[in-house]
This record gives sequence, structure tokens and C-alpha cells, in this order.
Amino acid sequence: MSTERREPLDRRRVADTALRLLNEVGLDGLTLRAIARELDVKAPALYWHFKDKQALLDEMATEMYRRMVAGTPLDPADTWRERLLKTNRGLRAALLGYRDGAKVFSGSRFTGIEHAGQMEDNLRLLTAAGFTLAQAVRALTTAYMYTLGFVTEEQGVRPLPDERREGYDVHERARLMADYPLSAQAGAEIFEDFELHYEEGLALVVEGIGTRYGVS
Amino acid sequence: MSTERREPLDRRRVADTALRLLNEVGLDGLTLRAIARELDVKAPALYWHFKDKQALLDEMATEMYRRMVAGTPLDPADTWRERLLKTNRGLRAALLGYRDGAKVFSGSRFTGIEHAGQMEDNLRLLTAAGFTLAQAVRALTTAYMYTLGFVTEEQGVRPLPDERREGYDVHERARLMADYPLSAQAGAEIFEDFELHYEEGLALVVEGIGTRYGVS
DNA sequence: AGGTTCGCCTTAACGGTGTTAAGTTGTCAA
DNA sequence: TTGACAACTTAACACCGTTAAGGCGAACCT
Repeated sequence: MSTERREPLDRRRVADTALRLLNEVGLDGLTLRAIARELDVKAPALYWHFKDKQALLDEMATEMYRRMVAGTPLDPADTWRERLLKTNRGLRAALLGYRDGAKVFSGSRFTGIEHAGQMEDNLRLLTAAGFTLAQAVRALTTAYMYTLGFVTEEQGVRPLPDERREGYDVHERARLMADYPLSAQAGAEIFEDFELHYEEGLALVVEGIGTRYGVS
Repeated sequence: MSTERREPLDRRRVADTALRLLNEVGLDGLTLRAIARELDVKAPALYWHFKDKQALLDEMATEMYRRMVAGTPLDPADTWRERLLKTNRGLRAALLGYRDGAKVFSGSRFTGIEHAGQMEDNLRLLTAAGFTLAQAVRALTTAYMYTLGFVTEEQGVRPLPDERREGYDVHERARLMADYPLSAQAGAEIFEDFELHYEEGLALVVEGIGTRYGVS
């Protein structure tokens, strides 16, 4: 019998483990008991580190954001267009890294103010490029919300990049929609090639920002 | 003691009642037992009409969509810009009509194919205006996802139009972010005046569609 | 060195959840 | 009159987030 003592948990390690588990069991299966088991601990122990489950989810979202920032190298010399593309692609990639990632993310709030770093950087770059502050905020948040909405829908169809939920067969759908020829034909444009379609939508948003705010 | 017999439920009436209850108790409080109580019935009775809770939520989302369509008068003579603005404003209004509306909506799928009607109409209008089918789909879904993302965030801050969740005081936030002056200043641009900011973001998206697809 | 505090965790329990199985009741057809 | 069937109820199950109380080793104080 081992007398080794596990070293104490901390918020970060709990969130790490929970994020790993999330990919195996999904948000519905992510119970405190399951997380605790993974950490070789009983469920109520988690309450020493988090006041409730939402606080743990918040920490998970914050950790997702940290990894996004770490995994998205930015260049101070970026044009505003490059910057918008990079950060939003980075956000999408980060969300897609976890099953139900978008749901967890948009249902939570960041702990602390670390996230202000990236935001400040982006606001500085855009205002330096000629946007007013209000315009910069609008540009960044509009793209942000598009990405969040897109990935939310995407993960509803495709929980993980190599899985696919049932009920989304494009041919079956087309058969049902025989009376609506355009909608039927649109199926492939909606439920396939997410990568391509995401890029196209993002390009639309960026284009609109450039045009409406007169910044090239 | 009344011997009157309540007439049998149907899916529609259950979904109606659940939607009404949703505004009082929120998604967390929306339990099958609570819904059943409201219908003067016991919880397992709901399983006669729905195979599980998700199926009921799906019906609720579908009903939300029906009401959106009914509450958003469209004109066949709309320009494509008007049409995009109308449908997306209508969607936002419909989602804001219910506490956690965006969450319920984006977590569910439509039952049936009624929704194809509006979609067909919109696709027809946009293709007639000069878009290819692929462009029309991209235009509609990009705006759709922006709206969905926006309202999701909005309802995170403001559950119902006349309520406000805690932890979003703009001045408190600005104090914490003293080291990030632009971000601090951006607070008002993010957490207030949703109406205005939504319109501005939607205008950006529409502008991008017009520019990138060369349709005026 | 001995006693005490305190950080971190366990055990036990509570009320509530979605869901299933089995039984009841009224209605309508043969 | 009998039987089938729709629409429910009753009872129960496994599991959930959460709280209260207590245990235990390590660190600190005198």
C-alpha cells in the first residue's frame, strides 16, 4: 500500500483535468463526481477550490482562452485585416479543440482580467490603423460574435472534428425538402465544408468593416 | 369536486406552456415537474407526447421560430438588404422574447421542415437579386450566426430586456482595468446600448455582403 | 517537545432531476 | 359485453449539485 501523498489540487489543475475529460464525455457527462474521480478525489473536495460548478466552468473557459492566446501568435506589424483574421481563426480553433467548446465558452465568464491584455493589444492596433475606439470595438466584437455563433452551430452538427451527429444526412434532408428546391440544394452549403464556409463568412465581416469604416 | 375532464394535451400546448414558464424561471428552473404542474399533470405524462426533454426543447425552439415568422412581416418587394435586416431583427426580437431564448434556440433543432418555407423565400429573393445560390446561403447564414452570437452574449448580461445580471457594472470594470485604458473605455461599447450596437454590427455584415458579392 | 491551528480532504446525507416500468381510467369499436 | 387503445398516475431508480460535519497530516507557536 502506497503511502505517497498526492499533492494538493489547485484551480488550474482541476480545470485542466475537466477540460481533458470534457472531450471524452461531453458537457452533459461532465459531472463533479466524474471530474473528482479523474483527480482521485471525492466530489465535495472540489468545493474547496470552487464555490460551485459554474465557477469551475468559468475557470475552464478562462483556461481555454489562455490556450487560445498562447496558440495564436500575433505580429505587432499585422494589418488590421490580418489581425482580425488571426484572432478569430484562433478563437474558432480553440473552441473546436473541445467537445461543446462553444457552449462552455459562451455560457461562462472569465475569472480575472487576464483577457484584457489581448483586447488592449487589438484595440491599440485597430485605432492605430485609423479606427475610432468605438469602431474598433464594433469591428472586434462583431467578428467575435460571428465566430461564436458559427462554432456553436458547427458543434451542434459536428461535436468533434472527426465525429458527426445523426440526423444531418444531406441526401435525406434533400429528399424531405423536395418542395423547397433551393433549400434542398443549400444543404451542402450549410452542413459540409465548415472550414471553407467559415472563412467565407469571416471575409464578409472583414470586408464590411473595411468598407463601412473607410479604412483600407 | 369537479368532475370535468381536462382535454388531452398535445405537443403544441405543452410547448406553449413551457415557453411561458421559461420566462418566469429560466432554463435552469424549467424542469419537467414544473412544466407538468403548470399543465395540471404529473411529470411522466409528458413522455406520452415527447420521447425525452430534448424533444420538448426542440418543439419549443420550433414554436419560437413559428412566432418569429408570424411576427416578422415580409414584403416580396423587399430589396435583399431590407430582407436581411428584417429577418435578423425579427430573429433577435424573437430570441429576446424569452429568458435564455438564444440558448434554448441554438441548443435545439427544428421538428419538421416548416422552417424551409422562410428559407426558400429568402433564397429566392436573394438569387433573384443577383446572388448565386452559394452566395445567398453564405449571406443569410453569416448574418444568422452573427445574430445568434450577439443575442447569446446579450442575454448573458441581460436575461430579460428589463433585468441585468450582476457583475457587469461598467465603472467597477473600468477600475479593475486601469492598466488597460482602451479596454476600460470600451466597457460602455460592450455592455450598454445593445440595440444600437446590434444594428451597427448587422450593418457591417450587410455591407460586407454587398461589397464582396458586388450586388447593390 | 507538545498543543493548536489550519489547509485539504472524506463521509454522509439532502432535495431535486430526468427517466422507466407498471398499473389505472375513461372512451370508443366490434 | 368485451376488448383495445389513448392518456394518464404511482412508484421507483440512478444520478445530480450541494451542504454539514468531521478527520488528518503538516506547520506554527510557546
